[in-house]
Amino acid sequence: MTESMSSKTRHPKSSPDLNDTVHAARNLLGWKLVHATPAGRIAGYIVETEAYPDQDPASHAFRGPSTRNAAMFEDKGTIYMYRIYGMHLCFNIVTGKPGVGEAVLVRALQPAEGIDLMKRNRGLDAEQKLTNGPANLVQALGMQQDYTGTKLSEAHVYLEPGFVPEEIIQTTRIGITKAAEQPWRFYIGGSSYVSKR
DNA sequence: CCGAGGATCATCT
DNA sequence: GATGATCCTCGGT
Repeated sequence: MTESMSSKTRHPKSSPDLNDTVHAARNLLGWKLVHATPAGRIAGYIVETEAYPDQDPASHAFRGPSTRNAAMFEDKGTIYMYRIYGMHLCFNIVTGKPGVGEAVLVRALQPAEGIDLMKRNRGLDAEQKLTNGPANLVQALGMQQDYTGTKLSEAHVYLEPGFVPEEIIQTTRIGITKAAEQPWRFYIGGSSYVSKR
């Protein structure tokens, strides 16, 4: 509670700039990701992201369009979700120009609304662990893989203005082997909801 | 606190 | 046939 309240500045715009992928990853911090479900709104402030820009060897789009990554080549604001390790889903927001193939991976949220629903979806009670990783947040919000290819809002998933972070940390990305030296991970300094330090 | 190992399967080579 | 934008548990320190 105190973590978001300590940053009182509201986002000036009604939607974030998604034109430049690396900048978008930074810009998305503090925005509220909302899933409007029949049971109610489930939402969290974005506290950690990673950019997967054009020509990035670590990007799913690096070797061109395929069945799996087709959504990455759609308009910015398109949802791209994929299954990893045969069991987890991750959520991306497509960025940049159509046909290029870029996206931002949302890695962690600070729970904001529908926390009881998150706990039910996760089968957990510890608020710290509800949304502290890319697959955990998908499960907490109850997002489905077939949201892939739809635009934000069409899948009842959308962004709302949140707060402007006081401190943004930029580091290398997590869990990848290719282009591991690129500093394309961003997270909010001091947040206790980040996946890893 | 930390590292190792396993779960589990669609996608790509 | 191998891999992977992960997560959880377990054992050691």
